[in-house]
Amino acid sequence: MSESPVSQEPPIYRRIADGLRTRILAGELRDGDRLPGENTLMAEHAIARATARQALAVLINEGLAVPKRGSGVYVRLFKPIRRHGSRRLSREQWGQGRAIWDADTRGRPFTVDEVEIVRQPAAPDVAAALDADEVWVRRRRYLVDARPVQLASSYFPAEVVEGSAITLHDTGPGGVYARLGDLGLPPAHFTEEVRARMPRPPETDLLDLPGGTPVIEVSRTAFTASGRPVEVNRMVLDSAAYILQYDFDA
Amino acid sequence: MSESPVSQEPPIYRRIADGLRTRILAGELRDGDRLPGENTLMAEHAIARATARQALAVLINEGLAVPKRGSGVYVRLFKPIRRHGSRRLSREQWGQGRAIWDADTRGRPFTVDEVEIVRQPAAPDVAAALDADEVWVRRRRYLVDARPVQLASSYFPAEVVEGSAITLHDTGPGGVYARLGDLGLPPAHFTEEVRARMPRPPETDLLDLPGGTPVIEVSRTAFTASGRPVEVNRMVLDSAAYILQYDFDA
DNA sequence: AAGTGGTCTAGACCACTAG
DNA sequence: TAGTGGTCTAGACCACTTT
Repeated sequence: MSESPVSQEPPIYRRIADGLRTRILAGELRDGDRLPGENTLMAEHAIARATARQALAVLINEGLAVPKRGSGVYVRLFKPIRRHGSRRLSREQWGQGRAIWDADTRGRPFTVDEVEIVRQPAAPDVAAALDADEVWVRRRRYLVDARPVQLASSYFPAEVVEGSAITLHDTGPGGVYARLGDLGLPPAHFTEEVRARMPRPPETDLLDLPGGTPVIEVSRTAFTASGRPVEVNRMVLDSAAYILQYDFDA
Repeated sequence: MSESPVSQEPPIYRRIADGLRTRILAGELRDGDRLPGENTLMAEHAIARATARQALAVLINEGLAVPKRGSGVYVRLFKPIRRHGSRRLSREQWGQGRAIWDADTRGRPFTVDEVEIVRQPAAPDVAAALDADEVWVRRRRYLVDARPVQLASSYFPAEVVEGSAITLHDTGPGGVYARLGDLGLPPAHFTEEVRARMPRPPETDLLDLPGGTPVIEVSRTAFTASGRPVEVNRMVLDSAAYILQYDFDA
């Protein structure tokens, strides 16, 4: 080619990506619509395959498009669940035998799998947070509409919960928080730490995340009224599936 | 080459990325350390340039590495600010003439730039949230240690704040919330919506984000004691710079 | 001047999906 | 079977950083 590069404008792949992004954000291309593929872009812009791929990669990494092998690249959907940070953990929820999760999905079908319950030595940070060397861990994965949306690991001081239903698959009405209440240690205060980052391989697989999808990491510690930590819950959420809501007063 | 592909194992670029990731997460390669570059990987693994690039791109998109042109690819740093969702907005903060931001940075130097204050028609979602057609908007960018970490746009019902210091660059002691108090509309309740996504071009530039860095979107609405919405604040945070903390009771 | 990452070309073979 | 995206090779020129 040897076209004068002018070099002050963005590279070809960026200009192509910009054009497609504009059409997506303007609503001209909608959820689930098919984008022009590699071959189309090569022909339309007279570019090499790698350059066309690079343009599509921009949109994929922005989470605006999803590639489907053998089929095409498609505009991506975003239909989040609203997760209420405070309301969902009110005493009324678990005090009346309802699972916390019900507060989020409001009727939408959800399932839990990959349940694993083990007793093990606590990792340093968990040990520090719970002031315990041994912990019971409850690991699970949540799916809504058959789609995985969250990984969660709950840690409990082993000596405290040993022998309770917290170490069983079926924790009974109200779940683990109701059981902590039975033990005389009802959670009264929570603190949640929230951060976002890109997923790493095990998470990408377990949550079935396409490129360009960050995860939200929520680490929650539950305290009794006297300030004793009784649970640490580490969650990894598909960011495309969630909006977190927090309410508080001045 | 024509090596038997075996095809059941991951592609070359993935294996290389996996190896480097393991070394990073194990602490063998530390914050700021230089990774083997394209040329090194080409030589070590006898691969083409594009394949080496692809391997490094994996780590960059995971936010574990940052490329510096002309120099190399480096392991990435993560030194977040802890942002207290509730404490920072307590009445004591702005009631005593302190800027809210002080609650976050705790002495670390911060600056504000790109300040823009305009009156304009409200976008549909803001109009709905504030029940107002015209709004005053305060846009700004926050920098900590000379690094941009947050973009923020605050919206106020125009008729309410017209003529107050909220429409000026210097809002006076206690900031805009104290001024709302002066107007007889002190914020009493807040609701924050949090989500994460990959940044789009204007944000990438303004926050100077390297690849693989999601943003956290926080949309906060402030209400008076009587439930009247008086402010909508939309923030975009560099996810590598922040941990959000929320405290609440059962 | 040498080395680095950024962009791009022109091919190739593969696995997968769809009509 | 034809078309799609996924992986890979073997080159090239550029702008930038470092020495």
